[in-house]
Amino acid sequence: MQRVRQDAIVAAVNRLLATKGYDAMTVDEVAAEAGLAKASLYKLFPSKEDLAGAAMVGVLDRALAFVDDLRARAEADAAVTPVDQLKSVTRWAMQTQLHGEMPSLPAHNSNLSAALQSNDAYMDRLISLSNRLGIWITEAQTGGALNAALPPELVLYTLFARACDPVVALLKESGQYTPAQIVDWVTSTTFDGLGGPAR
Amino acid sequence: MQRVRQDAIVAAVNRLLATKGYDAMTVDEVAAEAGLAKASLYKLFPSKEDLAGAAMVGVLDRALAFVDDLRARAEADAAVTPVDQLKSVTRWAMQTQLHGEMPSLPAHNSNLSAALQSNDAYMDRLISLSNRLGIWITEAQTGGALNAALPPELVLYTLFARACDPVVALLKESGQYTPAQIVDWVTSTTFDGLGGPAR
DNA sequence: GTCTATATCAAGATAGAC
DNA sequence: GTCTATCTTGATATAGAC
Repeated sequence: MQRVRQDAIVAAVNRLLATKGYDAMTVDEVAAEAGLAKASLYKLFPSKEDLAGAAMVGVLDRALAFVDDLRARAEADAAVTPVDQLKSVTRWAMQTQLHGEMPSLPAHNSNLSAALQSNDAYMDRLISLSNRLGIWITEAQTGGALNAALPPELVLYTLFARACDPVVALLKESGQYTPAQIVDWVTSTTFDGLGGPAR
Repeated sequence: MQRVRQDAIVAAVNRLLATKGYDAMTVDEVAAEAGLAKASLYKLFPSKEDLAGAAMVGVLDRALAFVDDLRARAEADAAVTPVDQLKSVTRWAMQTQLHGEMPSLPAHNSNLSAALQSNDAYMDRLISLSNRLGIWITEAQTGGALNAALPPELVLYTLFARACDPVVALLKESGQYTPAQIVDWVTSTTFDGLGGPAR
């Protein structure tokens, strides 16, 4: 019953985090967008950090669902390689960003970081996603599709970083390119570099 | 005479922007670090945005000096290619970041963006740097060292984005790698991708 | 020209009526 | 359970003495 209202709040937070970022987002805006008074909102989410955490749980759940779907497809089709799956996830993240649905948090905010790290729902999902991607990363490295000289950790960080790459937003704002082009190009630079494949 | 004091302020801002970011940096901190009262600081820099602008002018000047130095060396050595020079600039940016001297500004802050875009000193240097890198980019693309299918604009944005890539900070914080390794790896992923060169 | 002290304001959070 | 109205705080910016 209240679930509907919570979802409206989380959706508003997600959109505001994606467009304005955490610092520029105010709790007043969230309340206004979700259509309830700020005091009511604070009964459901005791702090701004909790709002951010809920939005991140939402996007991580969507990512995990996408990953699970990829795993199911791969079981049915042996031709799908781990690196293909990593590319699919990357493309999904960029499409999400282009749709204005990828919440992005500031790298430098110790209060927020601390709150997130003690948010079990968030940490569980972050670890789950990291583990599942980690399996594909090491498989791709042993198979030679990803550079085995790189620490798997670096590959994981890079994929997370590209999910909110400012380059995507800059290209979108320029208005000169289609979403499909942007996704293709940024995915290509992530896996093949600026030099391009097969030089 | 006052130049010394201004430099102390800009150095403090640069360090604070590199470590805490724009939003977490307070003018009180800047005044404390630079060793003067906040009111005195406001006589020299009328707003927080002006402080950020001055720090950005500083780092852009250092980048331009580095680029000019590269150009001089290339004239003396015909074996240096445009893509080598772009890699050198990228490595310089990452080293600067690892030393805690790369100021980073939030992508989403309309007040700050507006202030910077009407800051002539900042815009002049940004455009100069973009132009000089743009020359190397198109040369490298026609020479086949960079993927010619990518818009030059995308390559430029990517290089600027990598200069403050959060992956560098994450690897540094993990404490497991040397600065040289981090610079090598992140430069390699930028130009050759996660797949690595010559697959 | 520099500082102390203060104004001002935006935003996170809460009290208390209904 | 929801809202209006308010508290509180932290940070930008300024007034005015010396």
